[in-house]
Amino acid sequence: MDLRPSAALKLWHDVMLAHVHGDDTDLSARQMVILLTIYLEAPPHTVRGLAKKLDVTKPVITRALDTMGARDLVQRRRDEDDRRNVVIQRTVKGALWIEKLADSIVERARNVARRS
Amino acid sequence: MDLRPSAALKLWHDVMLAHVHGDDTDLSARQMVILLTIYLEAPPHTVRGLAKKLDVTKPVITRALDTMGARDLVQRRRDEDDRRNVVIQRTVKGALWIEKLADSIVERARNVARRS
DNA sequence: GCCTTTTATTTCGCTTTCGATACAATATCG
DNA sequence: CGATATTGTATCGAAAGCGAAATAAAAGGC
Repeated sequence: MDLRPSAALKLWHDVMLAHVHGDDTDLSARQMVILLTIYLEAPPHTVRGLAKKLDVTKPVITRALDTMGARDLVQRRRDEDDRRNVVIQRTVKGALWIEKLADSIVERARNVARRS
Repeated sequence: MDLRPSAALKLWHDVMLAHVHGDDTDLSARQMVILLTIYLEAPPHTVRGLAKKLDVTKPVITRALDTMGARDLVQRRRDEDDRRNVVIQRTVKGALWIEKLADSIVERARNVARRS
């Protein structure tokens, strides 16, 4: 992908602005990264695994799952093989949210000068 | 710009992850949009103007300026022509922050499949 | 010179998040 | 079984952000 710095900033600005406008309540940077990780990388996802991958403490993950779980963007499930683990799963609503974000980025990228 | 949805999401994830890792304290979505607006669009910028452009209340702008001002990312100045106005100005540190963000996006965009 | 309008900030009570630590539940090792 | 390790959550006080309304300062209308 070829992207000049000024185009990158405009893209970032436009998508962020749409994000702030759009959602009922917008997700924090951490929450967004967690959600994206869950939807982009292969399962299974655990609290510990996410904490390590994002280099944050476990309570941060727990809190984010509380918030996003309340909004039905992710789902918790006990791992029956090792009941200490909690497996984080996708939801229909979460998939839609992600899809909407992707569309938003793609659409705004189209309005950005190419190579130029 | 040509960008598939999956590439867009990966780009977003990677940049956000770097953002969360990198900064001492990361900026909220609103703060980031405000900062980008100040640095992308032509001055002068006022509290009222930013509030209208981003469709938020004025206290939101004031608070964001407090926070970012404390981190020396933006600067306030009284408008001497109309002393009710506050003009928001760029700082060296803010410019560096923006530049770093741009580089981060550009670099990660390079690692994303093109057109595919 | 008042009265009204406009601009930015302050204040209020509330909610959310933070890091750090403590804790409860489960698994593992001997 | 009993000690230890691991996993996720709960709790704590502190900090930050929110919307709504009140306030202070400055400008403009008449």
